[in-house]
Amino acid sequence: MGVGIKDVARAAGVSPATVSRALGKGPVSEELRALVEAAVRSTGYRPNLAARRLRSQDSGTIGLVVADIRNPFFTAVSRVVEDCAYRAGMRVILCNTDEDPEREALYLRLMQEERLTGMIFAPTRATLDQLAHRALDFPVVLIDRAGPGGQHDAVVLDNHEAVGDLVAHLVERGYRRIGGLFGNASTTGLQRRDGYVAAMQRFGLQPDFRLLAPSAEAALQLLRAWLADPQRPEAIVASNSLLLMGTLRAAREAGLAIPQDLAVAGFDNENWTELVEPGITVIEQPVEEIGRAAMSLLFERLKTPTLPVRKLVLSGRCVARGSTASRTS
Amino acid sequence: MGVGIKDVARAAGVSPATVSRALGKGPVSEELRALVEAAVRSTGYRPNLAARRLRSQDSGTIGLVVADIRNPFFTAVSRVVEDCAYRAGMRVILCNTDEDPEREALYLRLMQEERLTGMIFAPTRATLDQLAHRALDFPVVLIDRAGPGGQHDAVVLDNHEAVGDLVAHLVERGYRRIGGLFGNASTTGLQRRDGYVAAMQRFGLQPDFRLLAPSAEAALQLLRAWLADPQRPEAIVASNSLLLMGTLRAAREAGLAIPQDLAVAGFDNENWTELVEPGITVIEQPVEEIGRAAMSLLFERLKTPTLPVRKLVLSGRCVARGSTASRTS
DNA sequence: ATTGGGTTGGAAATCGTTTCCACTCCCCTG
DNA sequence: CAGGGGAGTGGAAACGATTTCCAACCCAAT
Repeated sequence: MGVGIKDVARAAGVSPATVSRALGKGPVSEELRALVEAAVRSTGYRPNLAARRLRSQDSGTIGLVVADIRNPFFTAVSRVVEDCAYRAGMRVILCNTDEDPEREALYLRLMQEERLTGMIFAPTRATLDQLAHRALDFPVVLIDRAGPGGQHDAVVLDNHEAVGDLVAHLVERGYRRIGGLFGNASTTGLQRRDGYVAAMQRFGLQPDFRLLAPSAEAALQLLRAWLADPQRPEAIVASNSLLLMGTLRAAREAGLAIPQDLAVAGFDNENWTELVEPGITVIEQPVEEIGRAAMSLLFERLKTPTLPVRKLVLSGRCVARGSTASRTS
Repeated sequence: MGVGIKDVARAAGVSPATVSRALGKGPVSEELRALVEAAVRSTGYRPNLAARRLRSQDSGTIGLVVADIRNPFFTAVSRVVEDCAYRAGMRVILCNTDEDPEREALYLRLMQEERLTGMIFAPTRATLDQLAHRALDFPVVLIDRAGPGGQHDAVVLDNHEAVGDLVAHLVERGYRRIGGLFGNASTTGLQRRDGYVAAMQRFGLQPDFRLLAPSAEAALQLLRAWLADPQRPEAIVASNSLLLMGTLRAAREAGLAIPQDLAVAGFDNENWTELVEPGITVIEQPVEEIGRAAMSLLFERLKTPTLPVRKLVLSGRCVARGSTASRTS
């Protein structure tokens, strides 16, 4: 029922091999190429990608495995990755792991079966640690999360610097008791925690932070107690947008005015951080550049597999808004 | 280099056919099945999906083609779709069309080459109109956008009712000059416009709306002029979240207090609509149900291709917040 | 006129599975 | 006891393209 390359060949009066070459980049005379193209149009032929992949041993597919596509950071990255991929004539398969190592393992197996051309991956800590032992037969580029060293190319934010900027910004504006909220599932949360501690110590201040599950609900719960404390922080730094939302809810619930009663700063320059009154001070990640860079690293490694491992560390941009206005009291 | 089914067969001392049956659901004795499984583990065999798809004539892949994954409505739907798909052992390919009919045509071709099992599609008006003429060889379920009649299953919001609820809500609270902002790229925008006009007339009020490109920037531009008009609306209904954001920016820019100077209501109950002060009144779409229903329709049609065309119309839920508080003056 | 290099087109092998078909057992029934 | 039927197994074809190999051809140079 399906029209195959043989039907096109018959219609054009040539051999299947010639059709293949005419459609691909093989050497074919100009007139034959035209003939074939006409035959393709008249028959309505569409190549069968499964067959092509099987024979050519190239899936032309890249895997994108992230925690949750609903996290705006990953949403934005995925968009860039897909654009790059389609422009290069490749397809993308997306997987959501929900920070669950078991699902990561499952999808890693699946990706092997797909015979991926390459993969872009934001792993949990657990999987990151054992990624070295696992033999994948395609190149992997890590995004957002990567340990020191490591065997794979990676594109990450300079978390140490970024959180340092945030702390410095707050100190400059007169805040001293600065609390931290960090996600415990990824290396990113831990790196930001480390950067926070280092920055606080640099300023001679006492670090005071909590590690917790990266969800707005968890942040809300935790802050209910924390903000009730008479020694509550004057400012909160939240390590991702979910924790940031939880923080705002908690502040509102406790009747605390921002920034008079509680200053707030976070990560990811989403639209709403500007729409809220007052606007929220955040570190903006260069999401588009992260996506593009990841694809570039991947393509370069595909072209030259022997390249040394590269780790790209990009800087965030501190967007100052009303939530961290100078302390008046 | 790659370990194939023949290697497993040799290791287990059986024929490739038996291995295939042992891994699939063919009839195999229990002992042989165990033998094969041991051989699979010892050889580290992973089936080649390309070969499997070619032979079995089933790609096990569903295509998800939407305007832009960064639109939170589509983000949420995609997450549900992927979960359903993976649970059913299928893969998902995602495409962003940016509301561009040419890209839609391109991806439709691509999807044909993939020999998709099925597709979930949010088309532009242009493509929707000519979708009937185009012969796809896989079932399609439309989401978010669908015309009257139509040849494909669909899951849509009851736009007429939803926008009617919004208008009624505003009228109840004393607003009379209610303006509308509707996207011009999709049938959804037009349906909401129609519902708006009908509702206004039902209340004996004069409709006053604008059709525009669905972007925050476009809304901001347009509202700059509109809000400067002495006859400016007392309330604005925005047909999607981008237009809603543009509206809020414009109101702030013009120094209009919400809701005293301008009431605002929109679509899609995103997190930030609650975080903003005052909260924004919106229609919440049952995104998860939409995704699940789309997949159900698709699976049922795959099982029974002769089913009559079904169109599921789901109701939204009006979430009232401060942006439409009762008019006092 | 013959040789040789460079194109061009066709036949056939190949990719890794699944599936069809034939065959063997073995049990059950008439 | 013979024959029918079902389950389990192996061999080989088939899926639809790409790619390799080789024959045929053209043209120029010896």
